[in-house]
Amino acid sequence: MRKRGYPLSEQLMDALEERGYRDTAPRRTVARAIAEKKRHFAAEELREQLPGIGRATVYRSLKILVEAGALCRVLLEDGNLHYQLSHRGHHHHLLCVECGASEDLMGCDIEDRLESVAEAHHFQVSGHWLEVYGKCQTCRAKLPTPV
Amino acid sequence: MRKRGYPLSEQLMDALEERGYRDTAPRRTVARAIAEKKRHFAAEELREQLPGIGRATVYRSLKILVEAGALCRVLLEDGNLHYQLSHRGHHHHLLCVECGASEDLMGCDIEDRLESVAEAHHFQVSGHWLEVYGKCQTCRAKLPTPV
DNA sequence: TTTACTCCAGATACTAGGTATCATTTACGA
DNA sequence: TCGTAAATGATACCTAGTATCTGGAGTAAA
Repeated sequence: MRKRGYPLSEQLMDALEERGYRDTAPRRTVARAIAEKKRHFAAEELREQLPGIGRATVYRSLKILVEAGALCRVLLEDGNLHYQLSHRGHHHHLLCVECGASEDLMGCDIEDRLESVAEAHHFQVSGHWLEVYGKCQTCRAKLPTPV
Repeated sequence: MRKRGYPLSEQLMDALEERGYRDTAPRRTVARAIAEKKRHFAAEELREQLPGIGRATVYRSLKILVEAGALCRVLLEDGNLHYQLSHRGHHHHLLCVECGASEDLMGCDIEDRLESVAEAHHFQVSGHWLEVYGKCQTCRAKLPTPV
């Protein structure tokens, strides 16, 4: 969980150090850039922002941050994969197709429903991927649905 | 819906013609190759199988077949995107992580649950993406879960 | 504090999955 | 059968990675 009054980029570095990764200057730079992101972003977008950092390093950092649970991957409606700061643990996203905002969907009970539906197919569920697309409260107000 | 006793590749071509696409030799070749697929496949896999067809044509054909609803895209657990013959209409997949088999999950009531969960977040749902991973009946029998 | 070792960085090349452009060819309706 | 719009294949380019390698930096032990 994120702590207040403690730089987000430091928390990202902590997550890496917990997993035995070293504290290096390029990783701090990447962590700082990610910490400033207000919403999900593409890998290439991040890389363009950090011309001083090697391409491989940016991608490697993204990968280990995802593994450490500090970032999560988000599948956009158009099939593109983005990254986003993550709460630890399993969750899903509500993605606004208008403004790109995303909300986390924690502790939903979709899992239980999946289990029972899958069981009817004699399937033993081990995981799932769910993204939900729609309009957030703000965009609903701004762009009323046409009749 | 697929018809019995009528070549699957013809049904793919029909789906395209319904949408105003022309009946061309390269498309028939692609359709025939797809029709023979027993399960989901990668784009590049299909292309390798069709050395006589231009790369762009293969990808273009995949794209319009997805748009026509004759193919659907499947997100594997490792993040790779595959293609698979599709029933028309909205559905999800149960993907076996052992053997790669997939079953369609039609008419599930996940939608309703999503609606209500999203409504609690003042979110208006317009779509979603769901893939379920696990073990199919056959693989459960072959590889009993270790204690 | 020097050494040794391992991890990490950046460069580069390669793979996968696409899209954009464009000249040429083909399908098909009038 | 002819004109046109659409499709093709070649090519170049883009995004998103991964693999490999050399040199450099972090770290722990001597």
